[in-house]
Amino acid sequence: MTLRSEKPLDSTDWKILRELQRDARLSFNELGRRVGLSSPSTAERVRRLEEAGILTDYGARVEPTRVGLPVQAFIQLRCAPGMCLFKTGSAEQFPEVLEMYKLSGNHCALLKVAVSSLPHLEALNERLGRYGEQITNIITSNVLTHRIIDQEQPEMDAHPPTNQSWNVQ
Amino acid sequence: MTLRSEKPLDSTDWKILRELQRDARLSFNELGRRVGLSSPSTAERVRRLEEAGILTDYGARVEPTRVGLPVQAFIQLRCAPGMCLFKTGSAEQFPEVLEMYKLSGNHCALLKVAVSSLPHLEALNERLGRYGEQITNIITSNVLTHRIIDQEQPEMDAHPPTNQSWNVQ
DNA sequence: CGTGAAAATACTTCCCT
DNA sequence: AGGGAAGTATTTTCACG
Repeated sequence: MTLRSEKPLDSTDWKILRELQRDARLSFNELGRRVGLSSPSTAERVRRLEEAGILTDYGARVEPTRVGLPVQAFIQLRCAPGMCLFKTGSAEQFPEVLEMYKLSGNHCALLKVAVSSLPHLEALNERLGRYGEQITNIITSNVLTHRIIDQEQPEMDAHPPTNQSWNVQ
Repeated sequence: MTLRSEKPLDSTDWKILRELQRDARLSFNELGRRVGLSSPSTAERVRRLEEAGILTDYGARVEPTRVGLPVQAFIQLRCAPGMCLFKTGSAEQFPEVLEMYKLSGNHCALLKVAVSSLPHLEALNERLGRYGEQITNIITSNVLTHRIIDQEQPEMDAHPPTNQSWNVQ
């Protein structure tokens, strides 16, 4: 949170991030073995990554389908004037909403939701109706969820200086 | 994966799921203390939840902004005929893609991506261009990410049974 | 920053209820 | 299914390079 040294991550840090993204419950012992460090050093690295706000949290993932929420969908919301979901009702009133983003463009919000049935989805749509127009798309398959963030960026180098500030790499 | 007993979860199971979704690195000792169970019993419960496919994995979360990926966006893809991203190039060729879903409706895919800059996003758009038309929306704020799945469903009652076969459980 | 060693915790297995 | 106790492993602290 505070201003930090912002040291660039070395390859050991990246190994740690990789392993912990794949299995957050690894012991420091085992993690240290995998990255080539003793367990105290490993614990210290992890502590610093947390303090730097790079490792933000550790979460077990629950399969919605197995707990009675077999239908997942994205709902795009274009908020009605003066009734934006961000300002009026907070999304916490809707337990079906797992994620909520504010987006550029025509729609002010994108919601990811999990519900027990299509009727339940329809009911949710109706409850959301007062916040504005919606476009709902059901997820028909999760091709890729939670890809690991791995290594620093694909070359941001190669920026031939141009006079267009938005000009790409 | 196999056919299961499918016992409904009791309130202790839900407490465990809640705590582990919030902190996947909790020790069985501490977890047991929080849910009112000894550590062997707790470990056994967790093992069963994993075996039932309810707890699918444990992942550390990395803040993209802190590792040089300050721009996140959703890209809707309408695949060109015969060039669907699911069939031809697998999404793994694009390290920027963190999540990928197949959706009902006009667009065949929704991608969540993280990139180093707007030029980088533009470059990605161009590389994806051959797979079909795109609509890109930048995430301007993460209002809610990874809401915890908590308790069985919000009342699925109030659904008068109908004779429509698509009416889900 | 890293390590090794010792003390404090935590985990696992086994048996009993 | 859950609890207790014993043996093993892991975490944490600390002195030192």
